[in-house]
Amino acid sequence: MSAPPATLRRVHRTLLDAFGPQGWWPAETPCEVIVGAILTQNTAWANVERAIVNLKQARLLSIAGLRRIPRHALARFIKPSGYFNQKAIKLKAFIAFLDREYHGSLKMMAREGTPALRQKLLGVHGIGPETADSILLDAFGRPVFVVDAYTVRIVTRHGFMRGGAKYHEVQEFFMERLPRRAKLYNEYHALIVRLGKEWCRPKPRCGACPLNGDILPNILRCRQAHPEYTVK
DNA sequence: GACCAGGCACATC
DNA sequence: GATGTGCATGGT
Repeated sequence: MSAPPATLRRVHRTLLDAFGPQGWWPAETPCEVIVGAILTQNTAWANVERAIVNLKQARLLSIAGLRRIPRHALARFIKPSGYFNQKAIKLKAFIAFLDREYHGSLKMMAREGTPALRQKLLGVHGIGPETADSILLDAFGRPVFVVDAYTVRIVTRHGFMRGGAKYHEVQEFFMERLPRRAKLYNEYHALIVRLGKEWCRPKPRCGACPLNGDILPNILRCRQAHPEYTVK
């Protein structure tokens, strides 16, 4: 694979200069991170926020709250985040897992080693690689690089990796070239998502689209060409 | 009205 | 192992 470590550091620096620190994960507790990670699957974050607000107002945004609320009722509260029936099942599956493996305690879960915890999370219905890694990184501070659809687009469209690269290959690509620091991985992933949100949306995309061609000069050129796409 | 969004499980070949 | 499909709301 092309792209030496310095290139990935340069991309990070450019994104940080362009967008500033992103302050992820937008949550107050590990429980809220986990709920958000499940609710945001293939869903715009703005819709997830509505669902989170609903849960908070009903005092359900806690392990105990999610445990006591029946699944059908839970689905109603998270409706704005889409796929609400599926996601209600997923949240319940996580609680059942937590109860089964860690006596319902996130603190006990936090004592588990990263590789073992990752394997266990992947065994939970509704938790795939990205959700598991988001939980590891953002709820438990583990140095695990989170890969999402934007990340794959960036590394393949810039020729860092071949098309069709798998999740773990993209993850290794970053982790082998960057220091194993949770803070860095957190900021890097958030910046990639920010870039994705702010990328030229109409198709065909213009040549300055920062997900096409060379990311570094194109970020600023795209913002100049399309100020209307700047995300608040 | 079409397309997209911070995926995942499941069926089928 | 690769590919296709269902899941569902809300913004553009």
